[in-house]
Parts: sequence; structure tokens; C-alpha cells
Amino acid sequence: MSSYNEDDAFEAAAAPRGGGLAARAMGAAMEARTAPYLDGLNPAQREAVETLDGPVLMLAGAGTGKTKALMSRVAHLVLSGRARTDEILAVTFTNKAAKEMRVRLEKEPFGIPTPMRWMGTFHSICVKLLRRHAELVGLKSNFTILDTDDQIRLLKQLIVAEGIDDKRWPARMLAGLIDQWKNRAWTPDALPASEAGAYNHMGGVLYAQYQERLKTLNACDFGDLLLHMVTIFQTHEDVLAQYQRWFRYILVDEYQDTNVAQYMWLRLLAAGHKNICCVGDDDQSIYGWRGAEVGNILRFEKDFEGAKIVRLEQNYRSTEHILAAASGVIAGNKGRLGKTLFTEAKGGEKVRLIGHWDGEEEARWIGDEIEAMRGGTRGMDPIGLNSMAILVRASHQMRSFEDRFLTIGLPYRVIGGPRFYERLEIRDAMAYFRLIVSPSDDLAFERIVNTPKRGLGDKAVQKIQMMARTNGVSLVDGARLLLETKGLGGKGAVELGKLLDGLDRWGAAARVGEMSHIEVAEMALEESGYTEMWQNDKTPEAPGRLDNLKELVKALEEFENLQGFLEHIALVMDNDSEDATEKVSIMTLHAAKGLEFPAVFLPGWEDGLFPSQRSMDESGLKGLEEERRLAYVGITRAEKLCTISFAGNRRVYGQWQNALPSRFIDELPEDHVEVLTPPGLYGHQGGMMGQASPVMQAAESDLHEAAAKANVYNSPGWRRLQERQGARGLSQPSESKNMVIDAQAVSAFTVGDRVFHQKFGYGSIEAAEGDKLDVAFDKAGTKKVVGKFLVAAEAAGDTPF
DNA sequence: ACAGGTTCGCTTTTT
DNA sequence: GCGAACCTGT
Repeated sequence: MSSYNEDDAFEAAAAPRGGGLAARAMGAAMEARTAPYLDGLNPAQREAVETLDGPVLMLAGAGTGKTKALMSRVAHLVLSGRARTDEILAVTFTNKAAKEMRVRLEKEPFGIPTPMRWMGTFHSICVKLLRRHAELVGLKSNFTILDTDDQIRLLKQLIVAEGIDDKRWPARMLAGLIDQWKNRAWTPDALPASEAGAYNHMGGVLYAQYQERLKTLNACDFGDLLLHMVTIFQTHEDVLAQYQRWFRYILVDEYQDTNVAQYMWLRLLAAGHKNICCVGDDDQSIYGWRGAEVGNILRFEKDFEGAKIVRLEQNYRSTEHILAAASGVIAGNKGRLGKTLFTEAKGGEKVRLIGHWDGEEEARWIGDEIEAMRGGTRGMDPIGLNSMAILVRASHQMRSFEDRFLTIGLPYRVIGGPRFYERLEIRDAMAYFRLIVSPSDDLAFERIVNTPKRGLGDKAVQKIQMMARTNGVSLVDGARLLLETKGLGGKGAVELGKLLDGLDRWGAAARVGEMSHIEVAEMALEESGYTEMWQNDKTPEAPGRLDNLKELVKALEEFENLQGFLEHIALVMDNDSEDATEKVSIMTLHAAKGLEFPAVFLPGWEDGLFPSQRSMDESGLKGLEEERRLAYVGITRAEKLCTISFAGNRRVYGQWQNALPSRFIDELPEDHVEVLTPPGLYGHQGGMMGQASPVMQAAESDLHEAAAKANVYNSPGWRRLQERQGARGLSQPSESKNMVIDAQAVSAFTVGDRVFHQKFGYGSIEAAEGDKLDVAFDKAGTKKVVGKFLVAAEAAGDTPF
């Protein structure tokens, strides 16, 4: 989605409808002849495609041909003459998804020739709309979009100005809060009192100040793009009506990921005709932590009266064992809309489960396994590395795999690492570009004023800021005044003069148009000394950074001017460099959503890591359920072979910690799981396996190891296992003495409970003696605390402060 | 102004 | 255990 002119769509909107009618007539004729896009759809898909009018919720399980149905629906709308392509609003979450759809729609069997103007992310569509109506929220149409970095820098200034200690109250935290507020569509005056008191009682005040500041900067952040449009729609009926009429049909992908603001935006736009089709899967909602509301999809029927619900349940991706394993896990969640995936593909490998001594061993085993599969193993055909993926819960888990794969020379690629446009050198370069396009971009100026080093330190910058503020001008002009009034001397003054001259010249060159924007960009990077700075840098990263700068300049070629480029970057940030060589993919479970691989490895299934302790502490049952959905997403990525593993010991923050198998492992249905017990993994095997399930056997052999290592008897996982063992009539481990659960104890807490303390944060109870408790805090170490100063971690997580 | 030492604080991530 | 971010001495 690069550089089509955003105004085109509006010109088209103003144009008479004659062309549309002709297109419609043509579409109808095409449908009469044949509708190839309807062939090969199963009954559910077909229903989802043919129910064009009124609200439709397409509940599409993993691998059920959702995209195909969505595409067919668009084709059906267009080719049957119901709507022109530019009368369909199609919203996705990522640019990648939008791009993919655009490409697929142009090809057979759909063959939609005209581009879908209004297909894009919530944010990119909102930018287009907001540029048109910016003045209604006090912005000019050429407003800039701030990224997280700018946002934090701005907030920090406000925080310091308020005399708040930004150590104790980091700007990041406030940025996070404001983000969440915007996700919930709370403007500063609509902010509930309970929220406004956050951030040392200053949250509300600072939020309001921040919004004011953005307005004077003629800027907005990502959240504003949506929030401003919602505000405009709510306060300007005529504007809303215009778009309600224009967008005759609305399609939404990944509806389970929508936040409140996005939901309101959609409801407002759909309120007239109600022709809205939302596609999603409540079981794959994994972005609650960034404001997604599963409630939106669960409530759909209530929100849109007479809504038709279509379930896509036939899975075309995975074997029955994989589906059964995934279903077994997700069944543990409450409040699902409910779907039962089925497949016609019978047989195949069971889901494999294996325990390891530690994380390194796990990485070693997976590396070996990948090598074996590459050559063909266990009667399976050889699988290419591109067909294999390792999906982890947290990115720090990737390290052990990278280390291992580097030593054995196994090619891998990490998906979703630091992205191109987030890199230091790219952002610096872009700050220069921003200043060329708009010299009043103060944040960009602050970023590069002393990069490369110009002898302009804190003191000089403060002088510039003072001058700018007292004269009510931008920093660039403030700097100019400062030089004119000789307010700055020495080397700094000379260098600042050079920078200002440079900015004038580059800006003029860009405007005159004698040079291409690419030449202007090169000139700026060269003359500012920025390129030179990296050439003189002898750190190992420097060459890579120079390469990146070259790549950045090359990327300019696709755009008409710098402005268009910056716009694109602010929103698109996509960075999939195609790479022909075969490589194993390593990524987080979150990054894996929507992807599929013949063979998938799911390492690190240990309680605390996965499900993540923090998730459970902060969000309790809600958090656990989201973790479970993450497990579901992970398993359903696999087509043929899914291998789950856990380690008894793992290095966390440099410290060795022991761990218990994830509770999700207990939820895997035995009949669909094969437990691998690699020979020689443990010094001893067996012991008390008895007639326990295969799943339990593996868990147990590992548990004994872990148990021998350290005091793990307090963990919920251990207690759970004991319960299970009791139920199965297995022997109790002798070391259960620490399991003090004294019903008579004065304290409401028992050993192993997760608790929260106002000062020390989260921790777990190590020992309980009446009301006196020993608590091992995650951060503050072990302390003796009286029970009344503690709350259950779960309860604390629900009331942020 | 800046290099070198020290402390802090650590999911998930898109736009 | 590691990197960023902050502090201190020159």
C-alpha cells in the first residue's frame, strides 16, 4: 500500500455516480455468466459469502478458510453489482494483512481490477479521514503522527515541568496509561475519576496537558487517529452521515482484536445500513493486554440486532490429533462462543511431548530434531527448513535457540525482532527528513540537534528552548534568534549555524524541485555529517547501520516526495524482506498468529513462563485464559507435526530457576499425545510411573529431577500434581512437609500463594507461621511480612494504581 | 561535554 | 546476565 494519493478517493466520492452504474451493470453480467469465486466453498463459507445485507458475524476457527471466504465476499459484492470497490470499507489490523488481501483480490479466481481504496488498517483509514476533517479537532490537515519515542519525550517534559520525580513515575508508564485510555475512547474530560487519579494523582491532569501540547504541535499519536475520528463522528452528524452513506458495506478482519475505540468507530459507521460483516475467532484473542476487548465479539449478537452468525468449523490445515489437542486445551476456557473444529484428514502423527533437563538441552534436542526432519525421519518425507517454526512465549527464549543454531550452523530467521524503522540510525535520518518537510517539528529537532555531536549539550538546548518559548516560535526559529542575539558562543554557535543553514538549504532544495527528493535526502545526510559520524564509528554495528541508511535512501525511490514517504513510514513500518534461502523461523506466539507451518515446536511450556506468571498476577483468571488462547494459537499453527516441550531448569535473569511443566500440558488429551522419553536424558528414569498416563509419566520424571534440585513444593503446579496423583492412587512424595496448609492459621494465605504488597510488589509465600509470613518477593527479595499488609496477587492485578 | 562506571529492571506488540 | 539509562569525575 504505497503511494496512491489519498485525495483520489475523495475526488471519486464527489464524482457523479454514472461510472458506478456502468460498473454495476457489468458486474451483474459477469455474475450471470459464471461465479468462479463461489466454487469450492463449503456450505458455511458459502453462507458467509452470500449473506450480504445486514450484520454478519463470521466465526472462523483456525485454518478454516477465513481469508478465502472474506475475499469471495468482496468479490461477490463487487461482481454482483452491490457496491463498487471504493464503497466497501475493509478494515484489517496489520498492513501485512491488507496488502495480502489486495494482492489476492487482483488475482484469479476473483480478478477484481480496481484497487480497494478503503481497504487498510484502522489507523491508515483514519489518517485519510482525519486529514480531511482535522480542523474539527483543532488540527491542521498536515498534522504529524508521533511514534512512541516522541510521545515519551513529550510526556517526560510535561512530567518534569510538573515537578514529578520521573524516576519513581517513569514517562513510559504514563504513556502506557494514556494509550489504554485512548484504546477505551476516553478523552481527558471523559476520563473516569478512578483512572484520573492514576500516576501519582496526576494522570488526568497530565493527559489533558499532553493533548493540549499535541494540538499546539499540530501532531497526534496513534491512539488519537481513532479517537479523533470517533469524536468527530459523535459531534458532527453531517460528517458521519456522509460516510455512512459512502461506505455501503463494511468488512472487519480479526474482530476479536478490536478495542473499544475501534468498536465505537465501527458501530457509528455501520449504524445506518448495518451492512457489517465481522470476521474473527474469540479463541484467538491474544491482545487483551493492549486493549483488545474479547467482549466485542462475544456481544456481537446483542450489538447488532438480527445478526447472522456463521461458523466456519471445517479445518483445512491440521491433522485430527493436532486439532484434538488444541480443542482439549481451549476447552478449559469459560465464556466462549463455542466452535468445534473438524477435519476430513484422518490419521497423522500425534502431538509429541518431551521434557528436558534444562533450556539448553531443549534447544539442543530441537536443533537435532530439525536436522533429522530435514533429512527425513520416522518414515516422513524430508521437510524444508522454511516449513518449520519454533514458537516461544517470550522473546528472551529465542536466545538459547539462536546460540545453539549458530554453533551447529543451522540457518534460522527471527521474525518480529527490532524492526527496520525503529532502528536508531533510521529514526535519526528520518528526523532530518521531518525537519526538511516541516521545520517546526520540534521533536525531530531535539532528536538531531546534537547528532552528530555539535557541542550542543543540555545547556545549549535549554537556551534554545527558552528562546523558542518566550517568543512563541518553533525550536528551529528559536535557535535562529539565539544566534542572532549572540545568546550562544563558541563551537556550539558555529555548528548550530551550520545546521540551520543546512536545514534551510535542504528544505529549499526539496521545495524548488530541481533535485529529486532522493538527492535532497542524500545531501542532508551527507552535509549534516550524519553519514560521516557512522563512518568514523569503529563499533561493530557501524557498517550495518551505514547499510541500513543506504537501504533507507533506496526505499525513497518508491515515493514521489519525502512527505509521502514519512507518512508511509509512520503507519506502515513493515519490514518483510524476502529471503530465498531456507531457514527455520523463530518467533513469539503472538507473531505467529495467522501463519501456518507443517512442523511446529512449542518449547518452554513451564508454569510461570507459559502461562506467564506476570499475566496471571496482573489479570488473574482473565490473564490465564488469554494465555490458554495463546496455547491454542500455538498448537493450531501446526499442519502435520506439533512438538511441545518443557525444561526442568532454566536460566532466568542469569539465575538458575527450576520450573514445573505447564498446567496446559495437563490439559492435553492423552489419546492424542505421544510422550517422547529420550534415552539418557535423566540419570534415572521411571520410579513411580506406575499406571499413570503417558503425559503424567513424562511430567513426573521431570518433576523428580526438579524436586531434587530445589524447593519447589510450594508451587501450585506441584499441589495440582499431588492432587492428581492422589486421585490416581499414586505414591505421595516424601518431601511434602513444606505443604503447610493450616486451615486454622490466622492468615488468609497459605504457602505457595501469590500475593501483592504495596511496597515490595508481587511475590509468593514461602512459609507461614500464624499471621507472620515469609514472602519471597519477585523483586525485593525475601521478607517477613504480616498478613494484613498483603493482598492476593489476583485481586491486586485488577486494581492498577 | 563526554567517557566510563553503576544501578535498575526486566512479557506479549501494532499502528 | 544484559542492556539501557543514569551519575560522576575529568
